Amino acid sequence: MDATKQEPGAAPTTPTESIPASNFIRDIILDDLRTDKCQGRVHTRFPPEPNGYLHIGHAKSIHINFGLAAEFGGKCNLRFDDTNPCKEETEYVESIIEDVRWLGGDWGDRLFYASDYFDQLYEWAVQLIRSGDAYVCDLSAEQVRQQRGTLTRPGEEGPDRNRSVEENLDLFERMRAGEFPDGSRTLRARIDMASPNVNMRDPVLYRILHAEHHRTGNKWCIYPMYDFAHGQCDSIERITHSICTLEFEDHRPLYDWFIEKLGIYHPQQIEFDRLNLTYTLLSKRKLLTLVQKGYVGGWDDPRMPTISGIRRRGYSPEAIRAFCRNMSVSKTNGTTELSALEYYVRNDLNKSVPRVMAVLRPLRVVVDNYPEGWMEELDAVNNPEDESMGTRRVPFSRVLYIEQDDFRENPPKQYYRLTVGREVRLRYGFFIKCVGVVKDERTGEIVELRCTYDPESRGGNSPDGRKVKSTIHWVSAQHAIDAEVRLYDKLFLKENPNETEEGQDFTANLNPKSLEVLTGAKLEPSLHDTVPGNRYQFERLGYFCVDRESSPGHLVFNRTVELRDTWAKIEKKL
RNA sequence: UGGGAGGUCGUUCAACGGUAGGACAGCAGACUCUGGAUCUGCUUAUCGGGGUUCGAAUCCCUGCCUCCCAGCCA
Repeated sequence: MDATKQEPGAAPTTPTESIPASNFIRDIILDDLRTDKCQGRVHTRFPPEPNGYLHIGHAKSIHINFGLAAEFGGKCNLRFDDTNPCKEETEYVESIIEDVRWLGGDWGDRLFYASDYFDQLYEWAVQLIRSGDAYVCDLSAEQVRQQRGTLTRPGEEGPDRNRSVEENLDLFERMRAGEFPDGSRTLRARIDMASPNVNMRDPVLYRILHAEHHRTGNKWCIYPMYDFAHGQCDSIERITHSICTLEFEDHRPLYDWFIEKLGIYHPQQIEFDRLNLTYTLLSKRKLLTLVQKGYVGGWDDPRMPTISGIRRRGYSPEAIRAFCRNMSVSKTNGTTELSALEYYVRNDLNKSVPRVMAVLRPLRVVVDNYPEGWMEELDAVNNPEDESMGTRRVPFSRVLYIEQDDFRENPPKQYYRLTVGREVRLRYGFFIKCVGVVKDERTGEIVELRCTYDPESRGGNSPDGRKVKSTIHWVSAQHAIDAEVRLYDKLFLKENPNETEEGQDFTANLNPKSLEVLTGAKLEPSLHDTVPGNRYQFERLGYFCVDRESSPGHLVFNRTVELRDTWAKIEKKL
């Protein structure tokens, strides 16, 4: 599916991505440029691990890395940090490539993998052994943990720490040759077991893993740890600014130690705060759980905060970029309100997407004084925000559908939609007045409204200047097309989904009503040939997009986000 | 109780020794053929305590609070 494809009638989105927001990373780069620290170069990278799908939090990182490079005429690489063959898959590589591209990331021909550098990394490990800065350790994982000490107690030096260079070289070579089982030995850096920074207590550099790697196959049975790979990969790629999240702050001394011991190019690491959103989980592990346990339909379920999920939900890349740009970046650990994200989608879609009339929960209306068998076409504006999007014709006839919610038999005072005896406007149509209600004799349920229309009000205004209290949307029953509409709500009921009672996990906070499927929606006929990915505003309801499961015989729409609903607010207070 | 990083409106980001400002949210109003959009106005903040200074959110000291780190994960 190509989510960006729009039918000819739908205008392309026009991003107004103006002034880049100032932030501390940008300031650092500006400063480095001014002092000529990097010979005028700005070279960043986006380094995902292909062990899951990208989410909105990654969009922030993508925006920072690709955005800064673009702004300063630099480059940004896409590099997969694929140092753990047990968790990584090509499915994830492919989805990540698609998502970064969709968000506008341009890596040119610089698509790299940490695994591209395995030979070099191995050589560097040997170099550290030779200089006495690394050793093969025979301790088990459990023993290493014991010996590492705690946050408040220093670690102890292990028995293999002072092995000869020759023995280390021999052992490491045999590790590589596959002579030892998984977990039996590791290569460790020889730094300081008493360091207050736990990361410096002789961290593991290589572990034995007889596992097939998605790219290198069975070439290796030892794999570098992320910490031994990441900084050097950045160095190899001559990255000027290695931008990463806060939790790597106290790994920086380790990376610097490697760079210095190896005597190689030194990128500058800068840490920023990762994105947190209310009512949203942004942890790959937990998102995986939602997928694997079937709480959602998959990684691209429109309720998921994944890039593929929100794309399918109908978000535009422009909206996501605007969100990232305006939320800026800092080192403060906080949680952004979901409403901020929603604001930027509405803001973008309002200007870029055509309007259309759709009735989600139809209520039949018969216009008594409209001649039977008649039909006429009325002009409707495609987007009042953008005249260039033109107009279309919508058919009107004697039997219509309106929204059930747009009629009340016993309305509250502030309700000014249709009610018996009241006149309202049908958008781009006529004034109609409700003159009667038809109910199901058994259930008492309202099944039909009898109305009259004012032929003089064609197009939506009465020549006598008469005013109506409201305008409602409608479709002609005879011309309407059926559709399935999926209404999405927050996936979690709590602002912080991780806040649970004793003994429960985040799944206890799942919103049982996060998805409501409406099968009887009625759409205006102009939607007949729409295709997956197209976005619309259903007038007065919200933004919707055609789902990838939609077909010409069975249209399926996803609700991206509701319109701001002042009435809902009023009603809540009643 | 080791180390690292942070604390500015409800939320988020500015202010870089000189009038604490924007955005989101909220409230009130105007306008409107979407109770949409748009426009106006309003409310609300420098973690506490000491200093330095003509002047401190900003510099110093001190206390408090929050987050991250003890994977052969990244």
